[in-house]
Amino acid sequence: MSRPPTIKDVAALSEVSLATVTRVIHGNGPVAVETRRRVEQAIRDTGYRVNFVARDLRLSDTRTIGHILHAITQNPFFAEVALGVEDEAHAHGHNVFIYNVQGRAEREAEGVKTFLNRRVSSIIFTTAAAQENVVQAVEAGLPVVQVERRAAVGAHTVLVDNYTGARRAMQHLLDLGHRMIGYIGGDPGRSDPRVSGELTVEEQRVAGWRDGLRDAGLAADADLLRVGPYLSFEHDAFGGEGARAMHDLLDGGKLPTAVLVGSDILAAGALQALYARGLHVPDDMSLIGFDDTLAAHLTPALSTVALPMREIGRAAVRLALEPHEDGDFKTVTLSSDLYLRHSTGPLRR
Amino acid sequence: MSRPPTIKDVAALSEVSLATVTRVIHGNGPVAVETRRRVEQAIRDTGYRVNFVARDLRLSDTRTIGHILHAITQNPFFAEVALGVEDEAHAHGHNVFIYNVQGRAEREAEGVKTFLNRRVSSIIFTTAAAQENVVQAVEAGLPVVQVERRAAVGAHTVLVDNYTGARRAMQHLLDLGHRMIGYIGGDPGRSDPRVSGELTVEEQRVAGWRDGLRDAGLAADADLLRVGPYLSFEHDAFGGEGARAMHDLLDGGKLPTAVLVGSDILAAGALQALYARGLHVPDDMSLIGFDDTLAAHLTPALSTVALPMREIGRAAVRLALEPHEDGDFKTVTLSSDLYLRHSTGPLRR
DNA sequence: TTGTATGCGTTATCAG
DNA sequence: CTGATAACGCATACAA
Repeated sequence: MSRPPTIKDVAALSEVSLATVTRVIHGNGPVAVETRRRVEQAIRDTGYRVNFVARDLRLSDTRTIGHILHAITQNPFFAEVALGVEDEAHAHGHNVFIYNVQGRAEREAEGVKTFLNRRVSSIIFTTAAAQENVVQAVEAGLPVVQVERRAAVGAHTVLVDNYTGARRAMQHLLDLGHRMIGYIGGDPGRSDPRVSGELTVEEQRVAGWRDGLRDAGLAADADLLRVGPYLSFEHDAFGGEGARAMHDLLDGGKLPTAVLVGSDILAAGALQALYARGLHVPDDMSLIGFDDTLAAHLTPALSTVALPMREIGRAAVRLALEPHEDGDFKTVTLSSDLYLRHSTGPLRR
Repeated sequence: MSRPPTIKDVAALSEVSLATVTRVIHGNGPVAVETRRRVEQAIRDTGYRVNFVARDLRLSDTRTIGHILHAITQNPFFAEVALGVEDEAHAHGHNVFIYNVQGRAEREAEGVKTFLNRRVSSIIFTTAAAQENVVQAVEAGLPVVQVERRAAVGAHTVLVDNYTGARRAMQHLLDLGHRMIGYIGGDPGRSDPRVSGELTVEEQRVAGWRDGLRDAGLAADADLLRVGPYLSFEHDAFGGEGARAMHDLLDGGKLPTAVLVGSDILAAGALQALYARGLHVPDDMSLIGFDDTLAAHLTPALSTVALPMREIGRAAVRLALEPHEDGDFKTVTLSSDLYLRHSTGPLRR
């Protein structure tokens, strides 16, 4: 309970000056072997531990990363990215503060503010909720990394190529003989915080579906498409939404034999709808998800377009820590991967 | 970028002393209304932001919580608890450092060390990996909270009453007419870091199964039980383990009509095994899981004994922050809840 | 009502 | 090889 020992206590016990103590702690300056021994002994005896608060102040460097998470709870995606961030951060001797905003821009603003007050070395937004918060961070002059959405200039960006993944998934379905392929997912039309003309995650996924169909000479019929703002992983997209969309699709004008679903969470709901109707996957319907969060746990195990979640986090940290010229902002684009499991099968006639 | 402005810059710009500036910042001491206006203007003009590193040093209080997580990624349980911790922490003006140990005791030890160096105000172990690490933290003299396992004395503890939840689940199954009820789950026999005679999470769950059966005059037959170290949520308990256990159970001497499964993750695997065999849930087999992590997403939606995950995190923070006498360590025990969904049904004859 | 001085625990610079 | 000493940015006790 009493205050932790300081360098001063160590100095007193080993009868040397403060300067000498820090010399042995950092192993830099020259110290007589006998003196070093005495000091090391004193460090052990006192149970001394460097006070990072003092050190950080002195060095004006906290070796700390502030990680803003959109919603760690709704979608395992965030937890995985957070893990990657942490892992890479620790490898570089940094610690990470986490700030969960649950999709709310005001909380995100608070997070940025306290991170700035805490003098974190850099800030990572794993999917920024509001553009102005990223700008706020950028203006503070520290390295900022934005994941999955380029919300502001003046920051590094980690992107994932969802389009190619979607195309691969479509090709797989087409190869299996499917011609009526539906799509369920987030609304690509809603306004996202973005600064460039790049496609959002949702847009890329739908585009992959559409182009896959068109290149095969098939019509990307609106009857096969079910998108909506509440089908996005950022909202409370519980399975319920996916189930609803699947029911709607099955009751629609064109009956698909396969469906590409914009997230594993929605696919989970879709699977429930199918089960409730007594439809078998993949015999009666093939399904491919996105993300690879829940996929392996679902019944049947879901084929999905996997995102390199850990690597996203790692890349973000590398960008944050990497020395770079002023005004030299990088974009890292990682690829997605089609994982085949048990939810797809050949078209039955 | 240039260094952030300090209190000194504000003082210079508004032509007052440092003391006056802090007075308006803290709104405590007496300040002339006109002076206050000038200082506030200067704060805005400079974009001044309190430097928490300096403040923390001065006050020797970081208002920071170190949260050690067993494995945030394997089981959504940890992410949910982390969310509760964060939420409550922010409500009390604290920020939280996260340290993920992925089940490894050495990493946990590192985490404790760096938290101590960073002078966190308190440490929370959401399921400690090794007893000595908790002891280490306790000896540093700061408030320590351990979740789900009492690994050491001298620390607060947040427990969940899994036993009653398991009993309730059993009662539900019995009420539906089931008599042959199996159990799949983590090994209650392995040595956990614990200091008291309390039952571990796994022990409570199995005990609930056993006692439920016995009180109904039924035999808790070993043929109906499948437990093993790799069936615990702490290991890489992928669905595969749950599937294996279910297959094994179905191929065993006694065929259950219902199974209580020690975690949603294992239940997910069990569901896959059933599906693969063409068995319908709940018509051919009733299933109840534990945790309420994946449950709502599974097919069919899984009935489960839900843990109050967020509340666990909140309670942990409250214990950590609550002023308490020296040597006065509290234990908060939260209850679990049976959530009924679509995986249980009446016994078919 | 305002200003000055001191210390929180380190690290780094400069002498000795 | 070792020891004073200043400074990091802030908060506070004490003066004015």
